Amino acid sequence: MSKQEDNFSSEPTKSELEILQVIWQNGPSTVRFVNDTLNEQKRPVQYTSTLKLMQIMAEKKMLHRDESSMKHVYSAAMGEQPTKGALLDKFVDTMFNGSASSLMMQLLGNKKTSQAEIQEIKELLNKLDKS
Amino acid sequence: MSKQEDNFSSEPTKSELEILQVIWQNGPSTVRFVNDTLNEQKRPVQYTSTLKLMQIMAEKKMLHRDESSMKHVYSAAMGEQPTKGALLDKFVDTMFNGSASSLMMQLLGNKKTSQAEIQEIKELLNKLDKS
DNA sequence: TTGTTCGTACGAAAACTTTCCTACCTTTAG
DNA sequence: CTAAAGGTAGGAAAGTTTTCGTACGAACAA
Repeated sequence: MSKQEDNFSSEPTKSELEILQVIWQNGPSTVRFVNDTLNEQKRPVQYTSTLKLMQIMAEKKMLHRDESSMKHVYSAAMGEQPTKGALLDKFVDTMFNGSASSLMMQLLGNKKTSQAEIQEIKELLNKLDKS
Repeated sequence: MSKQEDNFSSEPTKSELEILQVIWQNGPSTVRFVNDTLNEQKRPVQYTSTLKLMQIMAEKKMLHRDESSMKHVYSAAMGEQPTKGALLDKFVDTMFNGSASSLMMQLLGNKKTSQAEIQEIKELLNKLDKS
């Protein structure tokens, strides 16, 4: 008995996130550009699918839309850092009971985390020490 | 034209993950126990909803089911560490372009990550050094 | 002018996930 | 024996997210 008809930000879905990433990376973009990028970098998507999604995102205020030209230009209404931060938070909460160090353990025990990455992380922490 | 009828593991959904967590934490469990735990620790859920979901998960081979007793006992077919690891991997890939250190940065810049957590992480890294 | 290309709008369908209703069986208290 | 309590099974409904078909206007080349 209650749909999600909210006007303002809940959380981006998987596909919405894909679109946000493109716009975060490349700045304000047309649907055509976003769609092309998705097809190159991610997976085949129909133009009208991307269009529809971006229209929905505009309704939800996730994106701003500049309609002054015929080719509408969409820009991100949500900052990249805050959004990713919030998603990371939620991820840590649900998956690692809110413990950042648990996440780290998992990350470090991970084959895919290279030595170089680990080194970089150490340096990060050292810099933090000095400030 | 193609449903998700796979027999074997795709990825756990949100709700499936909740159930897995309960079983990982408490070992093989009945539906009743899982449902009670969810209601205590998470949110109100109807018994038959939990039942249905666990049946589906058994079909998908995410859970094993022991039907020897009338009260079926379900156990996890997926290990906790590997599963969380895989999910973390995917998360890092899609959100931070595969860079674990980017994720760290985000994590450290986060209000919710306490000093104590940061300290713990440093110790973790130190231990790694010695091995 | 005319047809082709490229754009938006919008509704409906499809896919996926979650919830609930109903039926029916077994166990147990009285 | 009988009623109540507690199980499973399954299908249908509801909620969400994603995809697609169709219509139609604007730009542009021939």
